[in-house]
Amino acid sequence: MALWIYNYLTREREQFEPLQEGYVGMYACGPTVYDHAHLGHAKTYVALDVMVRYLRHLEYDVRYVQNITDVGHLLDSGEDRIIRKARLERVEPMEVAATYERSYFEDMDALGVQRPNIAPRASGHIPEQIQVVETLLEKGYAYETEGGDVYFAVERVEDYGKLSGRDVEDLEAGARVDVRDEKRHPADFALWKHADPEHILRWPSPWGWGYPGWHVECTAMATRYLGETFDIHGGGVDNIFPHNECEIAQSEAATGEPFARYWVLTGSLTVDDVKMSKSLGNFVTIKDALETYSPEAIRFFILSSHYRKPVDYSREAMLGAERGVKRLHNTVRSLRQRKERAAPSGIVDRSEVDKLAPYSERFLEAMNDDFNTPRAIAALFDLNREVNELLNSGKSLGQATWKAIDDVYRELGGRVLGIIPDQLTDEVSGELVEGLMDIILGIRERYRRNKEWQEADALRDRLAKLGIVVDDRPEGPIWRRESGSG
RNA sequence: GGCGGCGUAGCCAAGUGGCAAGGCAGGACUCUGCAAAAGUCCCAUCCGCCGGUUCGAAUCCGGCCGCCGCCUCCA
Repeated sequence: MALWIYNYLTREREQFEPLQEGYVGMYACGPTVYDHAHLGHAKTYVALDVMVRYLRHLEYDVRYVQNITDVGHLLDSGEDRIIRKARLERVEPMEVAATYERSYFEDMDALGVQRPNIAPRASGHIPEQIQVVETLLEKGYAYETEGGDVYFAVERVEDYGKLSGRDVEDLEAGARVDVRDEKRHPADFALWKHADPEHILRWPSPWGWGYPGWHVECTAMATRYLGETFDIHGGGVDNIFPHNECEIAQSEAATGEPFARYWVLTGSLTVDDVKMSKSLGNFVTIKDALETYSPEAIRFFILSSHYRKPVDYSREAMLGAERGVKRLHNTVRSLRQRKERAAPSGIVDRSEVDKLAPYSERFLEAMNDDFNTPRAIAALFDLNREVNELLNSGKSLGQATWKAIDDVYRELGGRVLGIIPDQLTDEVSGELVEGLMDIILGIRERYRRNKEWQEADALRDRLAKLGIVVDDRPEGPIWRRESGSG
């Protein structure tokens, strides 16, 4: 089974073959850290996270690089986003960047998004960026203006627009042209911007004091950590133009080599069918979402649609996700409890475990088909039904057999999709709670044996008020903590 | 205006030539003191609309309608 990836560069599904056997270099455009991340960011980074996780499942050694933009990302007004925020909050620009970078990683950690191997900051790679600009000037792909700005000359590149399917001539017609600047072509983009002394975020360069343009950082950092040509470049589609296009143009012009080989772009998150974005104000921060929904539900919601498609955020959809993921968790919880209570046998009952193999295969087939997580999740649910039947069948299997089944969940639902934690929340209650619950349920069992239903039910109701749900199973009562709104 | 994409049940969502996956919600039943969990069954003769190609189309072609993204703020 081979992995196939839809490559935006060729607009075709292609069999994935890394540059170097067994090794994958992957880059993703990270956030500009001037505010808290919202669910739109979550969609992109959860989707990319699952790709990385799956590549690792396939035993590729993945180096995942995701930049942190802390300088150079300009507003329409020409003002740097970070600096603007710093001015509004009366703090150092780097304080803004540090604050929101921390916030970003807190959110990603909470969502189970694995950290990139390297998360380089733009401000920490100014010399590398200057080097790229110098190379481009030397090779004649860029020009310096009298004001001390350096621009990339789009017309010098034959295939400019190849990723987004854009034509330089069309751009001229529709471009929002800034009349004041000294660009030779409206689509030319800044590599280096001059900055006056009152500009608080600036560095010396061969062209005087200034700061790098937004796009250069990705070229500088991607090539530095992954090489001139690397395997996969990911990001949100909304950055396909101009950002990704500019990255390709300047990178390939500077190195003379192809840049990223496979481009994977994620569809946007929408609210009422309109893209969630800072500028529209229709965003929900990840922190806010986590107040209401579990991290697994948020991941489930994102992964239940294919990464290239847009996803519409709604309370209804989120509740559906919450319930769906809970269904998987319920089975896993029962499975693990059964494992704990089973006879410690080291022999795996192959006939039982082999029955589940087709579901794993379907899961992997789906993932191999351009990371088709919705289909993978469907396979997981079919597996779930099979496992529930087994749990209900009353068959007494040895510990090793239950463990083998649990391992399937841990690998596919846990390690690959990140929607099944290694420890469910109520599995980490600690000895004290475990002990107290044993006592309480023991008392309740005595009431039940004596058919004192009112007493038994009252106890169950009081526990429910504390968020503890008790299920009376034929093999004895089990309990779980119910959190969130699901 | 240019480029790209989408429209599948009440909701979410796979499927891209052979008689519509999966989840949520809903209904019936089984188990059960009750509840919960779980299981079984039911829940789109139909895939925006209209034509065409084909033995056969949600899937291909043409037209139409509606919606969205990008076109230098955006993951």
